[in-house]
Amino acid sequence: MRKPCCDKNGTNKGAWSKQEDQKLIDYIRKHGEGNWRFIPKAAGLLRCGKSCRLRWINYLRPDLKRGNFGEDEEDLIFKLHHLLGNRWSLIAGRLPGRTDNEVKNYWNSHLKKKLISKGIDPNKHRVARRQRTSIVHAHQPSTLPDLNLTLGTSNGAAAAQGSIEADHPSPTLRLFI
DNA sequence: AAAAGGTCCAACCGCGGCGAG
DNA sequence: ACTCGCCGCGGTTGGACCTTT
Repeated sequence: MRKPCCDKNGTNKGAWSKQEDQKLIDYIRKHGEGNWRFIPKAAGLLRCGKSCRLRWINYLRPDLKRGNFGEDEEDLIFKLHHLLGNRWSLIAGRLPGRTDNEVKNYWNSHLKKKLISKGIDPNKHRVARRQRTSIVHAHQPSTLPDLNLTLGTSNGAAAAQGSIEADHPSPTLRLFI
């Protein structure tokens, strides 16, 4: 049995209050992100580090774009999911201001149903989880690689080809499906 | 008007990878 | 080479809100 990520005694759970949000925002504005395990204590929050990280990334970050997804975003999610499967963080990385959680929720509540209504199995291009890291680590947030997509969907068939190339010093990544 | 069912989204959970020691 | 702790990820859940009957 794995140890819990933090001491669950004396930590709050559930919805965040405005005061908690403000404490976290103030702390990160002053000191920046990083060391999530230490942040709750330093910011005076009775939360576990993971909870703080999630709250910041999914809700409090100033560059977040709230509201409905546009048609272009929806289209891009379709294409990227076809290429990458359930790699929500990678998909979200191509959508400025969107989080992996937001993309995942939108997929599960809207896009999945659209695919099913068109007779397309939304899971058939799923990529095994164990293949994840080789791709994630070639993808540095500040140096997003160019992504080229060619996608044939005229009859709903799974004809897709894509490539991701990173022309920075880290190893070049190419992904063909 | 109210109960039942459905939808959506914020938040939690547990796992796997990675780096430090 | 191995262990341990942290971080980030995808899957899942709980409950608030909305729609239908």
